[in-house]
Amino acid sequence: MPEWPEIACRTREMNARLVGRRIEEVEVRQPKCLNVSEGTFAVALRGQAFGDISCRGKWILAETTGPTLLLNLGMGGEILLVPSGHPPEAWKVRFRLGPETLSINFWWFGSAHIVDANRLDEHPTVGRLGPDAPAVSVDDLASLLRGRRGAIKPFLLDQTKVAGIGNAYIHDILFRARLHPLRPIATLAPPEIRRLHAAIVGELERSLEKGGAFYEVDLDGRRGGFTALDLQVGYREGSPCPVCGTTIVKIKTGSTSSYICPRCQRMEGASPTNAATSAARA
DNA sequence: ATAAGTGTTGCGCA
DNA sequence: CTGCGCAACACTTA
Repeated sequence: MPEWPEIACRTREMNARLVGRRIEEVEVRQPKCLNVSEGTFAVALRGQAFGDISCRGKWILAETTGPTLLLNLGMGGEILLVPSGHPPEAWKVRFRLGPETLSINFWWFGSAHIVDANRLDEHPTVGRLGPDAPAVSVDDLASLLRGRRGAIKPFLLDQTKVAGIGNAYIHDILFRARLHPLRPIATLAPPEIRRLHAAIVGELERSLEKGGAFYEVDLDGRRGGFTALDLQVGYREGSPCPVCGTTIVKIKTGSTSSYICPRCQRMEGASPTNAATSAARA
């Protein structure tokens, strides 16, 4: 689950090591992850050199002297820079850059697309991404939430609303904001939106500083430093809440699961802000 | 060992 | 249009 922190880390690493390097050979083992034919893909990139590399949400955007390469790792995978003589066994797309090879793998559903650099907005996914989560201000977040129906969790996971948050970081983001995942957006009071904003930025930046989540690896195959110990409720079913001691539970929230403290993240009732909101709504 | 569960995204449906 | 649930089918863990 590469989410914003991991993608931002990979982007930084790729920028430091790939810019200016020439793609000598393109190999594709899983053509369905492309948005063009295998031949078109290879011809477009072979002989080109990498330029600036950036990211939008969970997508990596690698400029080249030809088209821009768009990468999405789906539910997990690796982007490795390895000696060309010792390539990993598992890969979906790879680029030989002289003595080293950029070897890309993903479990499922990853993408390696190409698009004209000036036509990024026309890409069906990247062109529709919302603003990067860590760059959203409190006022931006309030605007994005205004008039929305539905619950807060599906909204935060919708990449066309806010880009970069996935189902791993969201547990602790909502816990730190003291919000239940199914809390209706329409009932959120300004202090709760401020808490949510601080939680989003704080959690994503904290992981970025540690090199991203431990279950993903950098270009050299080293794991990130953001570990299970950095999570307060995520994946801690049965453990006590670090704030109130209540047992953390795992609940179904639509098509995803959520780990929550049932006392700190109540739908309504407990906090004065929630009570005030409920009263105002009634 | 067989199977359930999993980080994402796109699509069909109401 | 918008929100929601499922399907895509690799790999780990029970």
